[in-house]
Amino acid sequence: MRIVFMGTPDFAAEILKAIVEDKQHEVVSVVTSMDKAAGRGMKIQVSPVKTYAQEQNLYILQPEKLKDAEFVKTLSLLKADIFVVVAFRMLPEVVWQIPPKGTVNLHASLLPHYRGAAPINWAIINGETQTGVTTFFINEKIDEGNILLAETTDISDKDNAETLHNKLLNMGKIILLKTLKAIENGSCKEQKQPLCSDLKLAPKLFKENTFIDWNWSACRIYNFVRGLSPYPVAFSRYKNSDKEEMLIKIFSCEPETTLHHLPCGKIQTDNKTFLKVACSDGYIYINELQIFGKKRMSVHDFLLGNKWLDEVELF
RNA sequence: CGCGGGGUAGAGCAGUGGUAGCUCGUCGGGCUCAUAACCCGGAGGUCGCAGGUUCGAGUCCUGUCCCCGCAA
Repeated sequence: MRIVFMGTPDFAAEILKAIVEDKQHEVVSVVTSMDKAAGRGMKIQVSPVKTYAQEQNLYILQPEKLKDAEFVKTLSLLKADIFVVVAFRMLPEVVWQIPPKGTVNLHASLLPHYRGAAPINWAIINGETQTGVTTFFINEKIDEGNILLAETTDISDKDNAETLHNKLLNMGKIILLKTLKAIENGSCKEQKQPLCSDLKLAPKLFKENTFIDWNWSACRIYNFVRGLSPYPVAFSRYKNSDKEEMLIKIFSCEPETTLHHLPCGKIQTDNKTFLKVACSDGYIYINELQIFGKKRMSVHDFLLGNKWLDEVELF
C-alpha cells in the first residue's frame, strides 16, 4: 500500500522505521512537526521522525497548520491508500478522511483507557498491572475511533516509563504491521470502543503535575516516580542553606511502609549510605537523583559531597 | 544573541591572592570466625583550555570549549 506516515517523537520514528524495514509498503510521504527553536541556547530542534525520514530520503511535509489548503491538496495528490498516525497532533477531518482505506492510529494503551498524550506514564502512575497497545481508525474525537487490534502486556512493579515505553514500542511495531496487512487483504474487523464507567485518562504532563506530594503514601509516590522516570521525571523542592528554593529531580526510589512521627517531606540520612524521606505511611528511599547544575547521580555519590541534608525538608 | 548554575585526584565535593584539602573508592598492612565494619600507611592533580594582572593565581580580569538546570 501507499502510506503517508505522521508522527513526531522517538516512539513514532521507531514505528516508521519498522514500516520501512518491513518493505511491504511504500512510504510516499512523512508528515511531522515544524523545526523550532527550543532548548538551551534556543537551538533549532528537529523531530526524531524527520531525522529518520531524511536518512531514508523520504518526502517530508512540515505544515504549520494541518488545515492549510495547500497541505491538504498536497496530501490528496499523493494518492495514498492509508495514513498511519503515531504520536502526532489531533488531525482535522479534512485530513483523516482523505485516504480510501482510512487513517490508522497506534496508541500505547488498551483503549478506551488512557486516552491522551501520556498513556505510558499514567498507567504506571496509577499502579496498573497491565496495559498494552491498540490500533484504531481515527475519527473526530481524540483516541475514540473504532478498534482494530489490541495486545496486552503486564507491567511489573520494577517497570518505569522507559522500560514500559520500550516494551510497548516493540509490541506496537508488530501490531501495526499486522494491522496494515489485515487492512490490505480486507480481513480486518473493526469494533466500537466499549463504554466504560470508570474511564481512566492520560492527559499531557505539565510541570505542575510532576511534583511529588510528600503527604501521599509510599506506594503512590513510588508509582509516581517510576511512572515519570526518566522523562519528564518527578520533581520536588527544597530550600538550600541560603534559603533559596531549589529543585531536585528524583529518578528512582524504593518505598518502605512503617510508622513514624516525622512531618511529611522530612529527610533522614546517615550522610553515607542512605537518604530517605518521610511520607504519610512510611519512607521513600531515594536511589538516583539530580540537583540544580549537577548531573544525575546515585544517592551514594550525592552523599559523598553533600553533608547539609539533616535539617532539610522536601516540599 | 532567551534566563541561570557549574568544570579542583577514579567518583562526589570544600578551598579567605601565599605548602592542594575532605569523604568514598583504590593499593599495602593490621584487627576479626567474619564484614560494605574498625585501625595504620601509601599511590593518585598541568585546579577544563588559552592569554592577562601580580613578587606570587585554583582564587582576580579577558577570551574559548564542555556539562547541567529553567524556559520553549
